[in-house]
Amino acid sequence: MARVTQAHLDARREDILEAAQNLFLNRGFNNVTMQDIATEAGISAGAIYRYYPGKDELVHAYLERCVGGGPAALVREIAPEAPPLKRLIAIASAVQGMWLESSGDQIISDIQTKMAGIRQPDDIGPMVRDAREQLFDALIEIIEAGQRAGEIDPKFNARALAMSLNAWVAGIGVEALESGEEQLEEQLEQMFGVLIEILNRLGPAADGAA
Amino acid sequence: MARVTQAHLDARREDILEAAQNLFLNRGFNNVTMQDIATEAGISAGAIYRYYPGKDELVHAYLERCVGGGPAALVREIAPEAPPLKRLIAIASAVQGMWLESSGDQIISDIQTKMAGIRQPDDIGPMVRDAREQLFDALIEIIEAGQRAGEIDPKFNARALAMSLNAWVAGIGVEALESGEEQLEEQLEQMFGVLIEILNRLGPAADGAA
Amino acid sequence: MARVTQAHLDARREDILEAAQNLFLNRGFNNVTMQDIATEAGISAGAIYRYYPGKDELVHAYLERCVGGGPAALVREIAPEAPPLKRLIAIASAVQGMWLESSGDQIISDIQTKMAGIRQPDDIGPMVRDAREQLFDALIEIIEAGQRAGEIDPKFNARALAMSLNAWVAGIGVEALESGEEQLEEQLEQMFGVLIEILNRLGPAADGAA
Amino acid sequence: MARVTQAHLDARREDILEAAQNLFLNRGFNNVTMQDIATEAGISAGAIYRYYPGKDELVHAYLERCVGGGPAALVREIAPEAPPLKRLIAIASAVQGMWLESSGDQIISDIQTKMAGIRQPDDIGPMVRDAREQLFDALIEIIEAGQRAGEIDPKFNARALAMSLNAWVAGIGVEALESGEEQLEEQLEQMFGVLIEILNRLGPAADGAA
DNA sequence: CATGAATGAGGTTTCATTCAT
DNA sequence: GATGAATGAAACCTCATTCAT
Repeated sequence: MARVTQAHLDARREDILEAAQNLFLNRGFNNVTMQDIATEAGISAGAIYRYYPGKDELVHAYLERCVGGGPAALVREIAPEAPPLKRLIAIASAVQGMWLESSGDQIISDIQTKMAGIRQPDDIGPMVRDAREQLFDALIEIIEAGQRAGEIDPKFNARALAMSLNAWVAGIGVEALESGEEQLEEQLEQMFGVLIEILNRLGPAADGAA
Repeated sequence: MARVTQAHLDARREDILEAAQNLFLNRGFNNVTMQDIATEAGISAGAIYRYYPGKDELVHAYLERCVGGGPAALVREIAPEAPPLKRLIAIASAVQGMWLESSGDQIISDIQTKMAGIRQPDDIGPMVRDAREQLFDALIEIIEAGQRAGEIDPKFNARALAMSLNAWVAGIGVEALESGEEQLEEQLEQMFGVLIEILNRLGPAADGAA
Repeated sequence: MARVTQAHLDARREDILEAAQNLFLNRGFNNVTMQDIATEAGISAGAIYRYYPGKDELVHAYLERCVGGGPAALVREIAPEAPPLKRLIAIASAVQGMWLESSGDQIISDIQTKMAGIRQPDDIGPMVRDAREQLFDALIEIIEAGQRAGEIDPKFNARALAMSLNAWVAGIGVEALESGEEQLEEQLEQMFGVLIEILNRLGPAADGAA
Repeated sequence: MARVTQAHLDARREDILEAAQNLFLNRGFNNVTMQDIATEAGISAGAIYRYYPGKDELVHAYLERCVGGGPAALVREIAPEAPPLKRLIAIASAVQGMWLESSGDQIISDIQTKMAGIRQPDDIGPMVRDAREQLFDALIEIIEAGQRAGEIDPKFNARALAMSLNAWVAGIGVEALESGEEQLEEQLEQMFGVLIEILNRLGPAADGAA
């Protein structure tokens, strides 16, 4: 099987990572053996080691992929011309759509990544934190634009609001998963509904008038 | 019950669980050996098996404990006489305080419990879901009281709002942990600040006037 | 099997090392598996790890033992009151006797130790070299006494002579083994015979007269 | 012999063996992989199997080469016209020179060969023993000539003396290596110095006069 | 009852060898 | 003929669990 094109090799590497991904998503890193991954990828266990030096690196590659592509890019892409508040709402809807499409897989990979970044001396931590900062920056930009446009109360600390909204969205994902996959759509609908309703209440005069 | 009192046996059982808890919190279930737990509890590895049939059951007992005691009870206890919105705010503050006190341990156990309840054929799932339902019921009660009192816009679906707020709080916990334990207090402060600010905007007419 | 006396544990540790020794001697480190050792010692493979952290350490312990006890001590013990030349001859005979008694095992362990000390970044190297230095010192002492007593030509560099004699003895061991174990005795006899004959020719004036 | 000349094939076979040799010398048989050899030889791992049926055979070919060419030939070539004792001394010097030139590699290959011949059911044993016999014969011839010429005491068993001297030289090699490569030259110098000095004392009247 | 030494299944990884390209 | 990806049989090692003491 020699003299295979680089494309084929890349595809194989990708196959392995995808096989690992499928298993990691459903069983967690520790409950997946190299043999499991090999079987899922349709190769022998030893073959994996041509593509990844060891299990750690495979896990790392998986986490890297989860972080990579990154939500920051997504945030910037969604409705870039719409008014700030509309953009935030559009982003929330986009996240909801993605989660639904992947049947919750993305939610799990997201939380796995977060857990890997917590209390671990791994080098995954910095990567996660970096992606988070970029995401925050993108959100802060929108929020500040909203504040300048009078759509969002300037009394909000933009960064705190960005973090809190991000936390909220993440929390919604986990919460929705908890009720089981059959109800995923309905639960997301309800919780994102509340979130969007509340986004509409971020304006300045809201409680100031009371 | 032979020569040793039942109380002693119970205490031992408790010691073991506590030892396991300490280790599970910091290293995850899979990176803790029975020997680790035994050493931490100050007994021999074999002795654990007199109190728990196996590791799985020990993990199960740990998760049970995380769920048990339950947030539902907490919700009912906090400021039961205050007006509904004030109660919600008091609950949020109480959670913030607890998390701070345990240096984030409670956040981790919470997310561990949630993960255990997701996509696992374990019998932990129903237990988690049951605790959640109780929590939701407690929250819904407060929210509906708030709606009756005119503090919360009746257009909100009480259950959806309860779920969403719960998700938000959980999300804040994870988010705060992600930035490292040194910044835990500051991050919690900021994100709970936003949450509370927004709780104050749940009243009717807020955007209805627009 | 708990609460076993320390003596029993030590004995077990010793059993394992001895089992390893038997196998190492006949097949070399690399051709002996942990399972082989376990079987030879009459235990399970996993049990070895209670006594030695890993294979490397077991090899190390074996080499340490080969070096330890040390030939230096032997040299000092043999015929300490005899005149120097007689002592050297007695030492040679003692070595011959030991080798014969162990059917050549000691020769093999000796050469294995030497090889382990050569071109290896191991920490066994220094240990071997240290033992060698002690041996040399002991031999030099005897040689110099011989020179003072007029038994050995003072033109010999004592250290060079010690090293050379040591090399000779080692070489004789390997050479004798090469012809097969059946002829070990005869070969040793012949080569040590020559060595002793030559020891008798170390005196001064030997060729100075020519 | 299809499209590639036999000479080319032979050259390739030689390349592989040489690559193996380099690696075997420095790391031992067991710590060299077929891939290592292939890389060192500049070919692919699979290609080796066109030239050697397997690793065992490659090791065997290496050992064969170490034995072959053989010291016996060397002994016959060195100063064939000189008087016997001078020849022995010249041979010793030649060996010393060779060892120095190869930075000790030859010493290692020599001892590797010897070890392979000991306690191994391999077919390398006979080969080694055969080479030894030839070497002994060559040495015995010189020694006996020396005895006839009155240079060497006739009381020596020629064969025993040959074996013993051979053992001595081999021992010197290993001993010199043990002190590290930086001191190789100095150590060889010293030990061979003693050996030559002693060769000069093999004459008849040596201790008979005493 | 507790102990902790032993077991043995199972995990990760290596590497000689094969064979489709 | 060469290539080098794949195989698969071990090898080393870990750890939940058992059971003689």
